[in-house]
Amino acid sequence: MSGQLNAGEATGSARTTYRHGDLRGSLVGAGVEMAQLGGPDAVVLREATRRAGVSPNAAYRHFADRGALLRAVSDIAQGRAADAMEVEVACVSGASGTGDAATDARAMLRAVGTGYLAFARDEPGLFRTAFSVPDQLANSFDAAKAGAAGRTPFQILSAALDAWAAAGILPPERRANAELYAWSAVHGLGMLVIDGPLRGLSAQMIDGATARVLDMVERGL
Amino acid sequence: MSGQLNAGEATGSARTTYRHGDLRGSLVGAGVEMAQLGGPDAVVLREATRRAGVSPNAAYRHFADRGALLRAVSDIAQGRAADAMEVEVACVSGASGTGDAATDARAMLRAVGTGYLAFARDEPGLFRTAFSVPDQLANSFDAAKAGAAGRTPFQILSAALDAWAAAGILPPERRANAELYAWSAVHGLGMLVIDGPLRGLSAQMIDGATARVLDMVERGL
DNA sequence: TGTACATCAGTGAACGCGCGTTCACTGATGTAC
DNA sequence: TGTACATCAGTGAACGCGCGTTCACTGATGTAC
Repeated sequence: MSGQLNAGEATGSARTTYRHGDLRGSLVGAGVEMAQLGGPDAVVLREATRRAGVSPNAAYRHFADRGALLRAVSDIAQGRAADAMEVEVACVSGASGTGDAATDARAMLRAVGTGYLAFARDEPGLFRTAFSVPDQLANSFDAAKAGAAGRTPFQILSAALDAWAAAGILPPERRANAELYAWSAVHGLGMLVIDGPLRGLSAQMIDGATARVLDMVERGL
Repeated sequence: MSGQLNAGEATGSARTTYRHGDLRGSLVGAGVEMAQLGGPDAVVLREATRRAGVSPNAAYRHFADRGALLRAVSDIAQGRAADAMEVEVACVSGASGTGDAATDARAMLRAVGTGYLAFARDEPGLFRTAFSVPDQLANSFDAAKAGAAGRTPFQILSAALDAWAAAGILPPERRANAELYAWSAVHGLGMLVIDGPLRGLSAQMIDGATARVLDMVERGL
């Protein structure tokens, strides 16, 4: 246990051991903090080592380069997004439903979108780090991107759409890739609001826009 | 005329005159070229002066700081977006319509969205420079952001929605702020495709997704 | 028409900064015998 | 149980780079008289 004393330590305090314990974890943790404040560009390798109390080059024992660290941080950020979405989903499914599958399915999809946008607003830096870092759709199922409940954001959205299909409110021929269309709508609003021309919108305007975009998705899918 | 010989010159060739002629224009032009390749972060003030054949600090005669240059470049980028949208709009309105106002209005809105996404795909760097640089909705009407036809992207979208309202296919109570909802959908797809997890999507997948997102908007507005 | 002069667009040099990355190294760990 | 040793996570110093910005300046322009 003695060698693991500093495991998980992400604060700048001095180590007492030569080995760090969990440097990789500390670097990712520091990266997440930086991303929180400034988005993906703020994930600076040297600063991460500084916060971990380690020399700059020590990072290269754990990451091939800065990009590798950023990807790890992005995965964590996606997990946080998943957590935010699960919170909203739990709210509507906690009451074990209305008994009407269609109503429940609609509520769940709204919850997914609401959670996604809540995350964008509460954690704009992490939001951009999660979803503005180039990746591949095929990687959207990586366990590293999952939240505490074990699902990635994409999987949460997929499940909601499966519920739509099961409830018969999404015709089978429209089910394919429906994730992408619903995702586009909420993602666009999020980006415009946190990082684009809709920056200055008041909180209540954003609330209203969120509801209306979800209305549009609900009618249009 | 002799003093204006180098006006508009954006290539790196040496000036022969002491005065530049149109340094502001050259700096913005160089900024646009950089944005084209690397988005807003690639707009580097020093590099712009280098390309204009001028010392670094000369830029401060025309811009308060780097941010001011970036904003000017962003305005131009929005003008380019407007141009791309007008091209598509011209395609559908060129035939002077089908005679059915509703059909025409729908076609126009699709053209607006198609043009927006074509711009995202053809000029991803400019797209991000146009719409990922924090701004205010109120500035979306600035003439500096207009394309050759004199309309800004936001105004083009507004006009299409006005046509919907006039044709009676958009209930008055839904007209308010409808720009934001339609915009969100196409903007989200654009961002996901050029800069996010949908990066690797094939061209035909993107074509399909574009059409389906526009379907969704059309049904859902 | 000619000259003095204010204006201001550009120069040249420097500032402090922080980044990512590579080099040859050292010292703690845990395993094989 | 004790010791030699391979492993490899960290160190220390340095590299080359390019950025935004500020200083005191110089020299071309065009206007007022």
